[in-house]
Amino acid sequence: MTCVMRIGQLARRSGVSVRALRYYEEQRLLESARTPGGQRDYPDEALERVQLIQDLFAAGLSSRTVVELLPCVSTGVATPAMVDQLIIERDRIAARIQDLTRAKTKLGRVIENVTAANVAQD
Amino acid sequence: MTCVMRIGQLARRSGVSVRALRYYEEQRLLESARTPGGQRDYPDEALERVQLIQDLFAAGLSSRTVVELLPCVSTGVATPAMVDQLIIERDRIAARIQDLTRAKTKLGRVIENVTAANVAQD
DNA sequence: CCTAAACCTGACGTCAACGTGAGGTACGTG
DNA sequence: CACGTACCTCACGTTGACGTCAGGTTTAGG
Repeated sequence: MTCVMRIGQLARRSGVSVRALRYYEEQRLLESARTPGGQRDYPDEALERVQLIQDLFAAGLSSRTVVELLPCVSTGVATPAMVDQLIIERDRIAARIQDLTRAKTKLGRVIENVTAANVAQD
Repeated sequence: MTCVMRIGQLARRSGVSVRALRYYEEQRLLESARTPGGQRDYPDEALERVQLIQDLFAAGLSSRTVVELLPCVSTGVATPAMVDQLIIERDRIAARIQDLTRAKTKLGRVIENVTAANVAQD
């Protein structure tokens, strides 16, 4: 058979594990054709999709949310409910950024404090 | 006994669960005095400390890391290793902010796309 | 003294995103 | 056709920050 891309290749190219790719399929985030022997065969576009999934995971979305939003993210077509969900998630991310920024500032001040103290000791 | 603050009060004031406070103690993040009857009694400063712990958790630090860094965060005194750790964590947070910002931008574009499509449909 | 509410210590359950074998099959190169 | 590597499907294990139930004790108030 002429395989476009098998799971090992996709894993190496995308930087995620083989297990993760099978998990994505289990969660209906990613489809695959199969060779007559039953091995997964991915089109080239799969790479892009995996990277998108990774981005959304990195943003803190759950696989359940991702599976709901992936269609409209790829196709650009969305129901009002999907749009609402998109906005909710974007706002959640924004709030999270606020939290992290605050924490970073706090840590920064602590760092200034202790380094100042150390310098004073010298 | 004259109790300063029992666990339920601290929980309500800080917004974390009673279970969480006991967990913090188990992880050595938070100490408590005990009444003769064995019930936890917290000083007023505990509230501040719990909020600090929450901030650090929210920033993605593990309890192990927090327990290592809490002393210098409260006292302002740190070994060089602790300073390194602080910097590592701050940079990790900064990187995470970058990720989230990227993801937020992506979602924002998707939202623009789909709303534009819906408007076009009208 | 009696009671209801708050508290105590175990100790097992949860959830997500995989990790990690076990045991067997497919692929492609010599 | 042999063989080494990549792949397959279960299915149980992992980690962190708690949730939750069980069974018993302490406390504050009337």
